[in-house]
Formats: sequence, structure tokens, C-alpha cells
Amino acid sequence: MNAEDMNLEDGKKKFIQSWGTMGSSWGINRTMAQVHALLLISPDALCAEDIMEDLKISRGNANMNIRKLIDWGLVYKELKPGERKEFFVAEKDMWDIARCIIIQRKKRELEPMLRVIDEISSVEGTCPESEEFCKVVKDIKVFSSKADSTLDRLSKADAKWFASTFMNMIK
Amino acid sequence: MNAEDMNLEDGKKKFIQSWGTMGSSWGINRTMAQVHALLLISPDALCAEDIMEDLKISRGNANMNIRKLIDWGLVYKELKPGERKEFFVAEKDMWDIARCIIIQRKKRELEPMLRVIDEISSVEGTCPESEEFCKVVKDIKVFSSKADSTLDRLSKADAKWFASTFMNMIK
DNA sequence: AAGAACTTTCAAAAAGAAGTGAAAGTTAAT
DNA sequence: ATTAACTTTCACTTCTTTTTGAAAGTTCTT
Repeated sequence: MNAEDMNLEDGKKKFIQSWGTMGSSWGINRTMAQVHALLLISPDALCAEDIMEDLKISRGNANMNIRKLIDWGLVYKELKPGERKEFFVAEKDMWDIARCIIIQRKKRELEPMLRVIDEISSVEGTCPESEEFCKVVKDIKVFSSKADSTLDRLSKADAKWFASTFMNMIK
Repeated sequence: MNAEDMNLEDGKKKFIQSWGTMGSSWGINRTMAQVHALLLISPDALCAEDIMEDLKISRGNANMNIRKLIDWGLVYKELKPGERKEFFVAEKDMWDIARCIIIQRKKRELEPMLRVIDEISSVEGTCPESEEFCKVVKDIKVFSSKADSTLDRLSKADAKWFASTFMNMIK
């Protein structure tokens, strides 16, 4: 083992911490991302209590964020026979994780825009101002519809295809 | 003109407002996105004063956000002959706009992760915990390097290629 | 080099987002 | 039906981010 090697505990801390920071810049809240990180690197399922202790967060907070992760499809409930408690495991396949995130971000970032743009497309006019306006709206509409359907297909594509075709496609 | 047609003023307001909301969920601050929206739909260059008035924001705020938009490459300074004042115009080509955003988001969302993952890769071990940890870190590394180079190429691709090839590629 | 016309900075204030924890709600076993 | 083991909710607090505006800094013009 090299002197520069990082030990497991420090590595874990750093990972959870960074996944959290990352999360915020991804529009995911810090704690949600940290819970996800914790579950990702845990070899077995954890219960709410474990998570609260590890991350030093309250019950309510833990619960909220676990719930959100389940909604997103990034985490599953796991019931152990004979135990009342609920345990949680993270989805560990990178492509599935990416897929979940693509779907959620599309929902939050793209779809609302498409709706507004549709509403707004009924503006029409002949002055320079309205012409500029309509042109911009039109361009956004065309562009974002394309992006929308591309992301749609991408999120439905399977992992294998993704790895082999998409990633290399752009050569 | 239909009864349901939206008039220009309302359309503009709605557009600026929504682009702003959108911005927040994109990790771009609301005001920055609104300034961008305003410039996007304006047929000619606006000065700081115009922007302050239109959006009802302070001088400092306007200045900061214009500056950030310029840094991102979404807005250009325009100097009118004979005028001291600086005017600003938005980049209006959708593909150029997308490109700027891809570059910035990659910088903020992906690159920091790659750095941390690199640091962390020096952990090694033999217990189940460290094995799980190393596996996850490895998977993330592989995946995010691929994503990184794909985005890189994408951001260097030109508009024409983008429109014709990429968008339809996934058929 | 003095003045006018703008632009930038920054510390303090306001707004907004996230976290807490105790109380209320559920559910499974007896 | 009761209880015990969990989960969820929500009014309140704490932390973060954004905005303000006045003061300081620039840079053209004469």
C-alpha cells in the first residue's frame, strides 16, 4: 500500500460528501444525493436508522429523501423476512442510474418549457418586436422538441446499446 | 386574431417568467435566466438601464448577471458608435446556445466528479466493504469518462452536423 | 488633469431552501 | 382490539443563496 493511498473510511467520507455537492449543482438536494451515495457504496441494505446515524440527519429528513429516491427509481425497498423494519438498497447499474436521472431531469427541465412554449406560440404579429418574438419561440420549439424525443429514445434504449453504440457513435 | 390568441406583452412576460423558472431548475439563477430571456426576444441591443427597468432589478444585480452571461458566451457586448454606454445582445442561434450550456454544465456537473473519483480510486482493499466501494468507484469512473468525452465531441460538433446527424441518429 | 458617464464591488438585508423533532398516523403481530 | 414498531407530517429554525444600493473604480472627452 502506497503512502498516497487513501484509506476506506476517508474514501467513503469523501465520496459521500462529493456526491452531495455534485447533487446540488445537479439540482438534486444535497442530502438526497448523500443518502444515495451512502446506499450506493454499502454492500448490503440499510434501514432508516442506519442512514440517520451515518449522515447525522433527522428522521424526517431521512424519510423524505429516501422517499424521493424511491420515486426517482434510484432506490428500492427491501423487506427482510421476520423484520418489521424496511431496508433500502440502491440501484447499482450505472446505466440504470443515468436513465433515472435523464427521465427526471427531462420531466423537470424540459417538459415545463415545452408546455409554456406551446401556450406562447399563439402570439402573432407584424411589428419587428413580435416577429423577433415569434422567431425565437419557434426556434426553441423546434429545438426542444427534438431534444425531447432524443432523450425519450435515449432513456428507453438498453444498457448494451448505450455502451456500444451511443458512446462511440460520435467516434 | 382568435379569442385565445395571446397578445405580445403577455407572451413576453410569460416567456421571461418561465425561462427564469426553468433556469432555476437548470441550476442557473433565476435572474440570469430572465436577463437572457429578455435579450433573446429583443430585436435590438439593450443597455444595463433597459434591463434594470424591464426586470425591476438593481444595478448591481443586473451587472453581475450580464457579466455571467457574457462569461458563459450567451451574450455579447455591443458598442454603438458615438455612445459611451455598453449595449448587450444575446446569441440567438439555438445550437450555439445549447453548446454554451453543455460546456458550462459539463464544467460544473461532471468535471468536479471526475476529479474526486480520481483521488478516491487509490483506495484498495479486500473486505466486502472496500470491494463494493472500489467497484462502484470504478463503474462511475468508466461511465463518467465516456460521458465526458461524448459531451466534449458534442460541444465541438457544428450546428449542421448536430441537426442532421445527431438528432436523427437514434432514429 | 478634471469632470462626466458608466461599470464594478461588497457588506448588509431579504428571500428561499432545507433540516429538525415532536406529534400524529400506519400497520403487523399477538 | 391493543400495542409496539415504524413511517409521515408539519410548524418552526437554521443555513444558503440572491438582491440591494451606496461607494469606489474606470475610462472617455475636453
